[in-house]
Parts: sequence; structure tokens; C-alpha cells
Amino acid sequence: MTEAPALHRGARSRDAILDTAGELMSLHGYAATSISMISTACGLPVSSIYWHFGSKDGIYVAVLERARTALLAALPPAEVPGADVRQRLDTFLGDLAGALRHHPRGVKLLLGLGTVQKDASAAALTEVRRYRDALVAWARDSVSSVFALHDRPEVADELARFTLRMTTGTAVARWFEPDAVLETEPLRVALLALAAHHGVGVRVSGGRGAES
Amino acid sequence: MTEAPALHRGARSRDAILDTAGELMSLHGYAATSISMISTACGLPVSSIYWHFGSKDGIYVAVLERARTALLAALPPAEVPGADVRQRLDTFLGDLAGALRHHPRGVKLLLGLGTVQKDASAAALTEVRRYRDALVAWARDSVSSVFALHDRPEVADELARFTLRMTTGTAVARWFEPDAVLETEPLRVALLALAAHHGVGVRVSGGRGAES
DNA sequence: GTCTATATGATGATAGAC
DNA sequence: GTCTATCATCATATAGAC
Repeated sequence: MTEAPALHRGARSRDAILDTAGELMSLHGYAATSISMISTACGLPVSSIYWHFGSKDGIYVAVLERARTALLAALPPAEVPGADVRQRLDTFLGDLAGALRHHPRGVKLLLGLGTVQKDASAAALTEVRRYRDALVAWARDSVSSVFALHDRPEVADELARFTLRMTTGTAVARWFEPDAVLETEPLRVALLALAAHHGVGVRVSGGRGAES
Repeated sequence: MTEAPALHRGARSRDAILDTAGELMSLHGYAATSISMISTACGLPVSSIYWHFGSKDGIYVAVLERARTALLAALPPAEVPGADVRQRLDTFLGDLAGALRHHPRGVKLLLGLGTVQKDASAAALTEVRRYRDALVAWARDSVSSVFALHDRPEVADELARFTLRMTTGTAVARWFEPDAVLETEPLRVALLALAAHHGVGVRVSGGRGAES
């Protein structure tokens, strides 16, 4: 058991460090998470952590990168399946709520670490932004697919921003009331109304037209 | 000039410390803001800071308390004036956007410090929660006034949650894109649609009925 | 109330044996 | 790759003159 090949030992240790570092940092924030906290929490000595990541900043970047790839892998494809708008919208919102529910750390990492402007360096800021941009792009593509907005990019942008901000707000609400969830029902109503407001037809059964 | 009465000197120093502490903490977060940073930024020695607030936690609580009262004073009264729903809604959203625009620190303090679960102690957590509760109550009362929902508290709660989460999401978006604003237009459309969805009539001119 | 000076501990980071 | 031992620095917090 303890005689596992060294190569595997290294990879497993790296993963263990990232696991506990991600958990602690998403809980306490970057600055409040010390290397020794990570060390005692994951059992590996401080110097091993430094051997793997070089610096605290390096841990942070690695944690973010991993959270990003994990969340993006968990998100449903941007090409939302479904016959009509309402069907696709339900699928999209359900998947979004599910991702938020099952990956609370991912979002909280972005949020709790968004305050990192002093400690973290260029590489970390780049990684934070990359994470954020990936989410924005995914939301835009998904919304565009749901409402068939390929020829109305500005409408897709607005709906995506709207959705993403509501999701972010919910993630924040969650650290005050841990059982808060993304309320898909109001969001569904709102998005349909917004689409209609921009003249994007929905009319599947007794649908009402646009406003202006 | 330097001979101002000692009593005034003390109060002014207290304010100066709170000013810079609030700014630094909203920028870097609680943990990343050190006493010496505050000291050099506001010119007063470390021991003066301790004389006024006793501990770092004490500074934090005072900063939060001050941000709360400042924000609540800046928020418009919960009894929104206006003849009809649309008029009141416009007033409400305009005021909300204005408060968010002019008091970015207030919200960011709540957010950037929401990660404070390890360092800050009971008093600080209480103050954070008090801050948050005040915002929630204000939003609920305002929305209730706008849509005349005094007999539909659960609808008022939902609309208030919706509004507040969108506002929070926007505040977060702001530390990625500093020029992000609360988009009142989509929010207006969404809230009207949500109200209608719950059977709350708006119909002022060509209004459409509820969905179900 | 404000200052200088300082105690005590924790932090990020490294050296070097194995 | 992992360990023990250690350094220099910075943190919070205090003492005591003025």
C-alpha cells in the first residue's frame, strides 16, 4: 500500500493538496488560508507543497485552473437540445441549477477570491479572468441556443448577463443561507418576458407577442 | 490648526481610521488588510488604532456598522411614491441603481467579507448578518410598496429576493468589469412579468393578464 | 489621545538529509 | 518526492512616556 510507485505517489499528493487547498480557500478566502493550514489538513509537510507548487500563488493558480476545468466539464453543452424554446429553456435552467448545486465551491472560489488584488499576482489574476470569461462564454452560447438568437447577438448578451448575474447573486446568497437554491421558476418567467420584450417570438401555445 | 480640542481630534481620528480601513478592507478583504497597512495609509500610529477599536475584529465590526448605516441612509424610503405600479417601479429601480452606483464599497464590504468565517468572531458575524438582514427587509418593503403586495407577502418575498440577487450579481460583476451597472431596463421587464405571473395586476395601458 | 518601542507568535519560504 | 529543521519577515497586540 505504501509502496505505490513514486510517480503515482506524486500525482496523488498533488491532487490531495489541491483538494484541501481548494476547500480551505473557498471557505476562508485566499489570504486567510495559510500553507500550514493546508499542510496539517492534508497531512503532507509544508515543503512538499512547495515542491509541487513553488509558492502560495502557485497553489492558488492551480486550484483555480482545476476548478475551472471541473466546472466547465460539469456544465451541459452550450448547444441545448429540445424542440421548442420552452423545452430548451427548462433543460438549460435545470442544468444550470444542478451545476450550481453540485459545484458550490467552483463559484465561491471565483467570488471569495475576487478580492485578491493585492496578494495574488499576474498569473492568478489571469486565471481568475479566464475562469470568468469561460462562464460568460458558456452562458452566452447556451442562451443563444435556447432562444435561437444567432442573428441577435446583443439580445443573447443581455439574456446571458441577466442569467449569470442572477446565478452569481444566488451563489452569494448561499453563504448567508446555505440552503438557498437557484430559483429556476422566476428566472424562467423573467427570461421569457425579456425575450418577448426584444421581439423574440416564443408563441408555442397561446403565446403573447412582443411589447413594442 | 494642530491645536484642535482633544475631544474633536479623537472623533476625527476615529473617522479617519474607519475611512481608510473600510476602503482597504473592501479592496483587499479582511484577512489581507493588516493593521500596519491601515496605520500607514491614514497616518496614525498602530497603537492609536488599538486605543480606538481594541482589536482588528473591533475595526471590522465598526467598519461594517458604519457601512450599514451609511447605505441604509442612502437608500430611498421603503414607501415608494408614485401613482401607479410602473411609476413606482421606475422610481424604485432608479434609486436602487443609484445607491449601488454611489455606494459600491457598501456592497463589496458585505461580499468581500462574506468569506470571513475563520478570522472574524461572533460580533463580526452578527454585524454582517444584521447588515444583510437590513438590506433584505428594505427590499421586501420596497417591492411590497411598489406592487401593493401587502396581502401577498410570499410574492413580495420572491420579488425582493429576485431583485436583491440581481443587484448582488451586478455588484460582483463590477469587480471584473468596473463599469458594470445595474441594468434597470431588463430588471423592470422581469419584475413586471413576475408580478403578472403571480396574478398581480398591472394593466395601466394595454396590460396583459397573468399566465395561468 | 498620540507617540516610540517592543514582545510574541505565525507566516511564506528554503536547506539539506534521506 | 518526502521529511525535519530553520530563517527572515510580518502579523497582532501591548507598555509606557508624553
